[in-house]
Amino acid sequence: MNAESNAPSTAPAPSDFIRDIVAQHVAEQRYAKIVTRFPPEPNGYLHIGHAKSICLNFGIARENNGQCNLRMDDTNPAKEDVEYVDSITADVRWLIAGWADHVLGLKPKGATPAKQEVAGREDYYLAPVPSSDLKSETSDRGASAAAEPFFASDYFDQLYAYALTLIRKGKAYVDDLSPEETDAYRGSPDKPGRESPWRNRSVEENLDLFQRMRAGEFPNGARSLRAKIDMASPNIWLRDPLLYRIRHTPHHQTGDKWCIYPLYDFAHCLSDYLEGITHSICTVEFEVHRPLYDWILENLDLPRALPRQYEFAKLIPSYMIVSKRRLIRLVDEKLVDGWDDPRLPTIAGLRRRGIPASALRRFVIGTGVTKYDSLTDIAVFEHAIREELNASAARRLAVLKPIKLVLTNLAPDETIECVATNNPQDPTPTTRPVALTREVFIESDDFAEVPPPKYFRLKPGGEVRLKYACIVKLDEIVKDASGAIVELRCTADLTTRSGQPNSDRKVKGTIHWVSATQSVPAEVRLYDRLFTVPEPGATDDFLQHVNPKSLEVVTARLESSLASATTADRFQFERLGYFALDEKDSAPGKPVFNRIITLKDTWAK
RNA sequence: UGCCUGGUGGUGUAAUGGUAGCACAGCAGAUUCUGACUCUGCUUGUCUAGGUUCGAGUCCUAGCCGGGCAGCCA
Repeated sequence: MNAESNAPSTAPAPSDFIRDIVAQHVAEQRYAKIVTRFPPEPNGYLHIGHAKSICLNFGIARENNGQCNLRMDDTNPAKEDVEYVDSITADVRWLIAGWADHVLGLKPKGATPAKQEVAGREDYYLAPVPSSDLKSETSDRGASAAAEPFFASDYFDQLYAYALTLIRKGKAYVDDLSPEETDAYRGSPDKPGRESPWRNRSVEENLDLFQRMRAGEFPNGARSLRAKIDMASPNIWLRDPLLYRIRHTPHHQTGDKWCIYPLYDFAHCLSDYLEGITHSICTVEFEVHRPLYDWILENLDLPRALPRQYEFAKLIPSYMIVSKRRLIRLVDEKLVDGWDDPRLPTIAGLRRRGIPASALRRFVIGTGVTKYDSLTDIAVFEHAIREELNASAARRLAVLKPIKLVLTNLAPDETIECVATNNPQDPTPTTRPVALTREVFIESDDFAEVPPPKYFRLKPGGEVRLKYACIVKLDEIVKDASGAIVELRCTADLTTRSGQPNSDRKVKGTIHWVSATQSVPAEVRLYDRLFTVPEPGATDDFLQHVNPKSLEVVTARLESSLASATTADRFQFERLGYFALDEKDSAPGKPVFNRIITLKDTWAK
């Protein structure tokens, strides 16, 4: 079933302060096309917070027939790796697949900015191409063969030329101050900084020095290129910010071509410009950088329309850690099974957990876009997952912690074929056969020798319905010498089967079961929240709050039809929760299921 | 105590000078061959103080309380 078709038709089109701005620009016809971008640095895995940014940027592009470029913000080779380029690209494609992949802007493989004439002036421009226009006949996955993400490193030549322009205009200078001295000269938020003694070098000397920086004449940190703005500015980022630093480090995309690298503030605004970005959307910590973003663009006399930056507040879900530094600790200290551990809020982890992309999208879009620092209740996410899966997941019978139940009035080799509904939420539900035999397994939680009040399940002398089968009555509890329960002996009332005269007979409890002989064993991983407190990131000792019971592994018994499950399937194990095959550890004949999420349980209060 | 920015039920979000709405969570009930889903009902909110106005969550003033910013990280 197509997940998109399950979206309630009543869902209003998202609206927020950024979309309002875009809508106004569209009404004014300010831009020929709305172009946004998602610009991660390839130095780690994407997480649920990035998912919000992805959905915002791709969503705006999609709603306005525009485009959203995937761009690696790769200006710091020391921290980056192609491993992350690949994982980020895969994660983005997974998240937007079928929803916004037609607005995904990629570039023809190896493309770099080309000179163009704009408004009678020479300019560089790398026209963004939507992935739908990049399809090659050799690839049925769209652009994958012919195209790749944009990279800030694609623009290093052009960025260098822009830096030269700034120097020629007397707007940038080469500084000989060491990193420590630069820091001391900067002052503090409430005290102005001091001007560097090298601030007023001649254009010729700056040009010479900057070219020699590029040529590799100086060691790391010996010199830097700085914008000449205002050391007394109340905004720290306007106190002659660094534009280039020397780093004799090979780069994952450009190899050893460069030994100077632009910093974020210089590279980002110009990368946006070069791609024709109209709305550059980032998180609020960059708010204080916006004047610098504008300063660089405005001081270069660029001929085309300039991008503008807009900021929104990050998504922080409760019971989760989204700080990259802390995620690294969880992975490095082996508290989890790698970056795609199903308990992690990484996109790779959520995907491996079995969470549909549509549910992730529904959640992050549903939380809205504001500038307010909030903590979003994880229950909202859980609700979105259940809502998607309730509509689409096939129901199956599975017993997580089996206890044997013997139907004494059935013959040992007798099989009664029962009819089970695949999904009662379907307008015209389909069915499948399940086999009822003399020996079955039921959930150990569904039996209590000494039942608590209002216990609807199996108890001594009591009756329950085996779902899709019949009502059974508990006659005898068989124990071994140590007192452990070996089996429960029951009588089946076959007249209560579906289609039989007494099928309408009501009993309070209905429980799930599988045949002992016609079922398959499987490893099932029961995941729970990774942290025990709502805001594990609030304090430094977040590792104290790791939930020791975040993973329980059981050997379950599954109805035999589950033997042919694929990793694309999502199931509801009735009365238990939603499950999917683990894409990494499952093997043919040796299935491993992950619990995506439990069913809502108002009884387990 | 510099600059930027924000404050609406428990949580998140809407209302763009005119009935404070929606979702999640919670509670109560109905229904149920999933203690699910569904349905019904309920509880709970405009940071404070002044001002403008017929009318203020919204505009103005002052205050209070958050968040962000001092990497040659992004």
